[in-house]
Amino acid sequence: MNSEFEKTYDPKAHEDAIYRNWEESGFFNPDKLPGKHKEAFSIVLPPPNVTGTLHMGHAAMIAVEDIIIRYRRMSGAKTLWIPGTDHAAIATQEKVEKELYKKEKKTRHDLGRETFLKQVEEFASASHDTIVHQMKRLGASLDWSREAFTLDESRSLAVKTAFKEMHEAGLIYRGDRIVNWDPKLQTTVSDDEVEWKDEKSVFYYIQYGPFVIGTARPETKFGDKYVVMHPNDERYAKYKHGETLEVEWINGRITATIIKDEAADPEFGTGVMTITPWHDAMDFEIAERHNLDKEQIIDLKGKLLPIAGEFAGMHITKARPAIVEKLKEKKLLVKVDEEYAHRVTVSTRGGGIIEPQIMRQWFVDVNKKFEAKTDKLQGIKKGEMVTLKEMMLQVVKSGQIKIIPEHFDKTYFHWIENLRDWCISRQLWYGHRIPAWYCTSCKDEKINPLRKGKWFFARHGETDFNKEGRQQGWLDTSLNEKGREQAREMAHALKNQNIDLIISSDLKRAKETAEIIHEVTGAEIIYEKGFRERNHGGYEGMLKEEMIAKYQDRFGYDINIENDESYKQLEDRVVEAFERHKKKHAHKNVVIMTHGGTIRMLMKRINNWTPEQALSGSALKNTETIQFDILEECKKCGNHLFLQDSDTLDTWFSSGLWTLSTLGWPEKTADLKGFHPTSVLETGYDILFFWIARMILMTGFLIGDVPFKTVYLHGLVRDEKGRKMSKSLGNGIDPLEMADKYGADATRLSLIVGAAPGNDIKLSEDKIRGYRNFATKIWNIARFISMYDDPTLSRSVKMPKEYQAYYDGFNDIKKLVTEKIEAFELHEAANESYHYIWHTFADIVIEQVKPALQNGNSQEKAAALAMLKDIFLGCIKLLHPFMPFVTEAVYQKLFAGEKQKSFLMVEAW
RNA sequence: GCGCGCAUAGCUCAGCUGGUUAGAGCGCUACAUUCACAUUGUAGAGGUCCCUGGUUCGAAUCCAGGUGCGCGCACCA
Repeated sequence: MNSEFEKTYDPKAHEDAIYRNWEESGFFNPDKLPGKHKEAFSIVLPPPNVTGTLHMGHAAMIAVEDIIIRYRRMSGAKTLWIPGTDHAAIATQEKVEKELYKKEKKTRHDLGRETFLKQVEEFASASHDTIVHQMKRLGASLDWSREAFTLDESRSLAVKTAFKEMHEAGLIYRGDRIVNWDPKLQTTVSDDEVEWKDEKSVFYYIQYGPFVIGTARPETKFGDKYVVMHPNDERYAKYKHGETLEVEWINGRITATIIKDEAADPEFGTGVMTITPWHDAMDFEIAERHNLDKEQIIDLKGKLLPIAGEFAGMHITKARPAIVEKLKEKKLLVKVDEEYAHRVTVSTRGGGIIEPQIMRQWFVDVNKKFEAKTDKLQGIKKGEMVTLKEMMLQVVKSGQIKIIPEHFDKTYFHWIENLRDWCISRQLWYGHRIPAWYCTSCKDEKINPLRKGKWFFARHGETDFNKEGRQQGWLDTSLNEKGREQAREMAHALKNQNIDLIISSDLKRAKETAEIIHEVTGAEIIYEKGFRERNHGGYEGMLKEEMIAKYQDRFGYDINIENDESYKQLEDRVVEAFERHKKKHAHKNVVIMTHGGTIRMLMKRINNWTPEQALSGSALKNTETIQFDILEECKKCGNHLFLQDSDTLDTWFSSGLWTLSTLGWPEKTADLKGFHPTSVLETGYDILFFWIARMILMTGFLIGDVPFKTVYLHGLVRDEKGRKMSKSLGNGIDPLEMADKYGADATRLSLIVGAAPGNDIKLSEDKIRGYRNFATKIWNIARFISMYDDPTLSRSVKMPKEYQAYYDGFNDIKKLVTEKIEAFELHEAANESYHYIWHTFADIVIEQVKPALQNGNSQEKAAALAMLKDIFLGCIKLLHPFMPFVTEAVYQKLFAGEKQKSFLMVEAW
């Protein structure tokens, strides 16, 4: 007996070493894959978010893709599977923000952009390492040499290029549109990131001139000056479209205009409504249709604006009862329905209640025609004008992209048909900055221009001075410990920005800060006396005496003004110094280091900041910098100083480029030529719209091709009761824990068997345990064969006739399994292999030849052994894509000895 | 409201384009076990294939209607 075979298979003892050997072989990389290849086969891994760890859904995804990849590799294709991770802008940022708040009770604004981003990046990097380890642990045969990240340099280039090309074609535009504003996260969220929650609320019927209108939100109604009814509503036939009338309203009389529009449902309430276009999507559409005025009522923090009169400044939640009270007093409140079934829109990200707002955002226009770049899209000719919507429908309708399971194409069509312009800007910090720059003087816009230098405006950190000392110390106090810490933090955030030069004021604390930045970045420092000022916003145009008086008034002690300048002169001198350096150092990356007030003043002068922005202390944190770019000169006004759009792109914008960007686009790489379009895109059906549709959109426009030929959708992994696995329910099963306990093979198989495409998978630990037993069974078959394996026996023997039936039986199964894999019916393929091996090969074939092995003559022994080894090798090949580790382990012990350095992984199917 | 899916053994599901007695895993029952494997083997119980009607020589499978679940999208002033 071969003593190498332990009695049972211990996955832990083998899996890591096997993976390492595979990796070292280089065969995951198609460029190093030996042999001639008749075709290329490629899959790009849907990049997991760097928000923590992988869950069972990821494990299912990896299992399915690895099976397909390993099958193709064994079948002789030049096979590529590209790994990567997704920065997942909003999800990752939110996670770090939550942690930050929990631990330090701080918000991202407390830290400032650079410092906060550094924390996010640290978190993302740690998640990345965990995720990579997990993927390897599950046996994923990914080509790590091509690993990508949605936010790395080459993906950034893809994003910028795509943005520019789409902008030039007019497919990306900037516009004032109604967006879902999350007042809690202080960002817009996409339509796909909001959900409706049922809620019981109060519904108010209010007298509006001769009409009664209904509303659940009286606090939005101040500016309602249009009253809308259905054109065919007989009750209101006497009112004509465009007719005006005076009505008594919340804060006095108002001129109302009659609007006839089919959006008003005669069945609902009184059939009459007033509209609030700034804060309601449907009202906005009505207003657009009839070209009506729109007025903002609620600010971005949820407070009422001056239009609300006496209620201005109140938060909407507090304002509502007060307004209702006033309506009552004015006898305008007709009726109240306390049991109104209402729905509120909440953000799925942070749970804040969405307040629709009209905001200037970037959009992708899905209804604008563009010129098709190639003939590669079936049914669309090169040069033909199509819209993104038409193109997206066409490639699936024509069958050029096949969706499995098929019925999802109906869902896809339905979604596309209802598609609206895609808002791609987000008020987040983590993500791809929008590659649009605005001229600081005339506000003209440049997309993805040539950049000369990056200029950062930074202020020094905190110092110690009390009231008494302040007057004295104002000029030359040192940084305190906290100030030094702030400086270090800022310096660190600037570390990767290739700073060439620090232009510092010669104030002591600015000097100290500059020196700290110098230590970290190595940049040269020059001192500029012109920046040596302490300026506070709100002193505009004042003379020296006035400033002193105002200062005394504000702070209760005298300001120490060292020379005899007015504020205006001070400003001019600072701006002059700035302009002088700008001219001289335009090509350098520069940090301007001075007093916070000076920076605010500069912002006002060179960047048109409003006095409010300039005055606000939150305009610039001690650890934060404001970045400007020196660009080729502005066509309109000749200025060189530009400010980049502070928003970032929706994470799906970069994800939508994934198949292209991982293969090297926009460069013309060999990978792009050899592996695009990718063969299969495999992912969960839950991101059909988020992701798949967007890849089709981007690729169709940018290179006039499809991103992939087949879309395979797997189901979601649920617990044994069919519930979604989640942390809050505590019903999650950790893939890594299962792999440790039962082996990666068993974990993988449990996610495949019984999981038809597109169907949810109900998973229990029992199921995984069941497949662990199967791995043991395979091991023991090998162990059994090895017991009778005898190198002295002749290899060329005549097989008894009855053995032919065994070969035939195996070949039938092999054919069946091959067909099933080709048809993406992996669950069937796995099931068939499983049953054949266990209940035919082990239970029947082995049992029947046992006597020959044990008691036969050498001829009979040799024949039986040869037959068993033949078929068993076939079996582990069939099974390898599904259970790569145990099959490879067995292969190495039983078969590899005959060849040099070979792997089952690359044996011929 | 618009659209999609599911209903088969106690549980979780498979059953492709209609073709003898409807399958698997887990669970259950009984027996076996010095045997490569107790992480095993053998045998067994267990099903009006949700309901009604239709097409057909023949329906779990195709069609229509109904019932009950699940999901996606839109949206209520």
